[in-house]
Amino acid sequence: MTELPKTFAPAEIENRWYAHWEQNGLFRPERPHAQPFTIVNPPPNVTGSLHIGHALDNTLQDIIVRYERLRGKDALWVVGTDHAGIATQMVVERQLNAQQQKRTDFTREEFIAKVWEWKTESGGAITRQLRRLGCSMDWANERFTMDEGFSKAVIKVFVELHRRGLLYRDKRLVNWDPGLRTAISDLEVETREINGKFWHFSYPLEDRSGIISVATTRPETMLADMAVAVNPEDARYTALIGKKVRLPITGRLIPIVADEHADPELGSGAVKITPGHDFNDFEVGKRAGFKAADMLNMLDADAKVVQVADGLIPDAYLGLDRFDARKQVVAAIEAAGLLEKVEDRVIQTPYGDRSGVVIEPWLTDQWYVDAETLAKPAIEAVKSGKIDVVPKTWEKTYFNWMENIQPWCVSRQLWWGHQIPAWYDEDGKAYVAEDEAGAQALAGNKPLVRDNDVLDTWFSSALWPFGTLGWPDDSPMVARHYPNDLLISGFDILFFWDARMAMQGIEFMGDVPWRKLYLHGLVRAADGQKMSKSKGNVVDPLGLIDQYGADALRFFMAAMESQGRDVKMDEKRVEGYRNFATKLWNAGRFLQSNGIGASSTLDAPSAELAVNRWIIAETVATAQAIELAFADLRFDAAANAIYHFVWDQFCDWYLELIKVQIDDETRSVAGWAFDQILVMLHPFMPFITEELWHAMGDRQADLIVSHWPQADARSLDKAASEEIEWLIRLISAIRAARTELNIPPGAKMRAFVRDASEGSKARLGRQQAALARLARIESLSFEPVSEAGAAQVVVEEATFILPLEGVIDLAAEKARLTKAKEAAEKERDTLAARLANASFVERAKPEAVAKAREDHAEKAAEAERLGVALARLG
RNA sequence: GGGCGCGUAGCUCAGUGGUAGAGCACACCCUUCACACGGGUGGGGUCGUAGGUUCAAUCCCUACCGCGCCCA
Repeated sequence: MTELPKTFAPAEIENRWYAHWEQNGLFRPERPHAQPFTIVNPPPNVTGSLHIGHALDNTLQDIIVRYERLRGKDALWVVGTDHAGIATQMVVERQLNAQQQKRTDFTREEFIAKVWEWKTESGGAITRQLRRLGCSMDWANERFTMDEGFSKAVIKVFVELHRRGLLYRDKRLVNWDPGLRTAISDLEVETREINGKFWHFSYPLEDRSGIISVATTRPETMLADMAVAVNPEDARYTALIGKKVRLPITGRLIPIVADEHADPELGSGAVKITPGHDFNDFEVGKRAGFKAADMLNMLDADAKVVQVADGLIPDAYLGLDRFDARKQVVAAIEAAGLLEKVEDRVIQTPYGDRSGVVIEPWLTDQWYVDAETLAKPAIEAVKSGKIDVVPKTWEKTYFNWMENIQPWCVSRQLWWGHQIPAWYDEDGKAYVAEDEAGAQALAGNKPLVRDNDVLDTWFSSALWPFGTLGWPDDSPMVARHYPNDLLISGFDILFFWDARMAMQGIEFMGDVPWRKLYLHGLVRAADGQKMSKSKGNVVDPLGLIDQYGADALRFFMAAMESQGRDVKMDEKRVEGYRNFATKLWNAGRFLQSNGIGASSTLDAPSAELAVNRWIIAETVATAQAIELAFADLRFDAAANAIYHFVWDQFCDWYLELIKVQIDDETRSVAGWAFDQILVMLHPFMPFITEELWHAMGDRQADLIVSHWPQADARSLDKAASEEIEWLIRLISAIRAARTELNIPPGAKMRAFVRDASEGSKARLGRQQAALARLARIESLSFEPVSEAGAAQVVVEEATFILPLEGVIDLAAEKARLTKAKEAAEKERDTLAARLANASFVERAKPEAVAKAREDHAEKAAEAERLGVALARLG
């Protein structure tokens, strides 16, 4: 045993134990014959640093992994980082900018070399931070989505999907981010409501017979208008269908077409159609007979105006930014007397979630994944229960998204990422193969050029549950650890990541990626707001670790995690769990100072004393409560079970009760119970428990790889438990009476017991010392004594008379007894009323009726005894 | 417009078809030989509102009010 300092100081032991575990391979001990348990970590962005959301997500995973490891499983927690295409490229570009350089000053190869250099030097700060949290990941097999092996999986999946017809090249509108100059997926677009305008223009008819009125929120796009649509049911316009409009500014002649998309209720009922720059208009345009290739495109990659195919945009507009072009167009229309009115309007506007700029629907050639086909079995997997979604409420959201899924644009116009394995000949025909030689073989001797684009980062992270295990190579890891047992992720990446893993996993592995999917909420600021840098309300988990210790932060996360609800940050509560750690620490010190140390047995020692039999039973009950909670992924219930056992049972009662008699039996039981506490608490608070584990004695193994308590029903002893529970009630009742009567805490008192049963007398005989110490009862007697001027404590059948030699405040004692009597009477009467109700007795469950009768008798007797005590007081 | 969640003690949150719990905060007492990051005792809630089902509703159903999120 090593002597412990008085206050628990987390910082030093955290570093020491983490290094010890990692260096000794204890995160992944060799257990070839054990049942595997596998969980993969959502790979954090390699440019990222640990935020409070990571702290929650990884704490929950670590709790489960440590629990399963303690239960003897071959627990594997796969860890790695994500190359985060855009984010990483931006970091390196910013560095170049600082040196007055830019990406395009270099060749692609040179630039990528610089990114790798950055990654080696500064990437993955988060992996060090995860260690500070205590995460027991398999660092020996850390992965990175751009590593050779993983990249091989990515390329293979691309080629295979293409071969299976599930991935294709298409010219259609994409969400173009002009800030980042790349396409992004639907999910990366955030719709915001902004205050905009609704401009009403008059478009002159070609035959000069009049005008048709159209309204738009994006007037600049009129430079690429290709039609005006009216609803076929709209009688106002029937005669105009088929006529032509002469567009202002460009003078383009465009048809008036009938299309359901035109809403007669909106504006004039006629709507301008710009197929190259609006998703709805694209569909209308196709129905009107325009081919995608013929649709006019008036913007470049920076969203500046460029000349369209028919060359009709006046030179003055070319090169203008889209918002400047808007002003110019409106001014020109107004000058021409064609501006009817301008209304204020709230407009749903798409923004890039990363760049924050307005997204431009843009007509380009991109690679798309046929998500609809891949989604079908992924939907079925949840419906059939092959994937168990916890909490269940998320299933509906999952189905709703998966059933309405759109083709997934996976091309990104970046340099950093998995370059698309497609090569083009001079005619633009694509050849998809795993390498250039393969493509060349397909193309014959035509000269080929590789696609410049890279794949969406989520395309690769979707392969995480098997790509990390060595797939596509024939790896024993894949067979052993796929499907994973569990995935824990925030609900915010349900579509981005979880759903795509489900799709790719089923497509390529023929089975679901994980049997269970647990979705947790967000960590919010104390005021309930979302944390964000701009609001300045971000709480740094590392700061909390510095202040309270990783164990306290982890326990907070677990205790607050109740099936997917958001966690509101409450620093006082973190502090409370730091206090809990100190409480445990001091319990350890107490045991040490009484010669109590590490248990020599896994099973509970044999014991005669009721207090020892009781704590053994309570220990077993706690282990069972935690197991049940974990089976349902109720982190809060598990955390609370161990918290209350340690503080309320073990420290407040057991340690106090044994102080009267620390014999060999008690030493061995106390040492055993404390060991079980350390094991059960270890998943939540790994550092302090490991430290105490070793401080309590020499161990054959570290706590991290020790054994979860065996719940042994033979340990349960009803009589012993009832005796201690009765003793606790008795001591509490005497203490309450003493406080209410203002008896000095230190004052010792005699007690005379009236009406005690033989059982109670026997218990009192055994527990006299405890009573003396915890209730300050210096002597017990069963002789009659006058109740006048005495306090009376009624516990079940017995009344404890505490003579006060005239110092008693009679009025206070009367008030105290009256209050207790009235409380008992109130309950008695409520129960009597219920029992008097014939329909209750007839229709309620027999157990409920029996319980009511029992409680009624008990309350009636209690009220009776209190009444008698009150009368005796005089 | 569609979907989901939430509204329980001053605050943050559990919970159950049979008259409500925790942590913190609060009040009073205690320098008791593990711990003041502690110990003891106590006050505090018509469980959002209105109906309904039931012998019995905080819990189930309906509507409404308020708050939040997601999708269109």
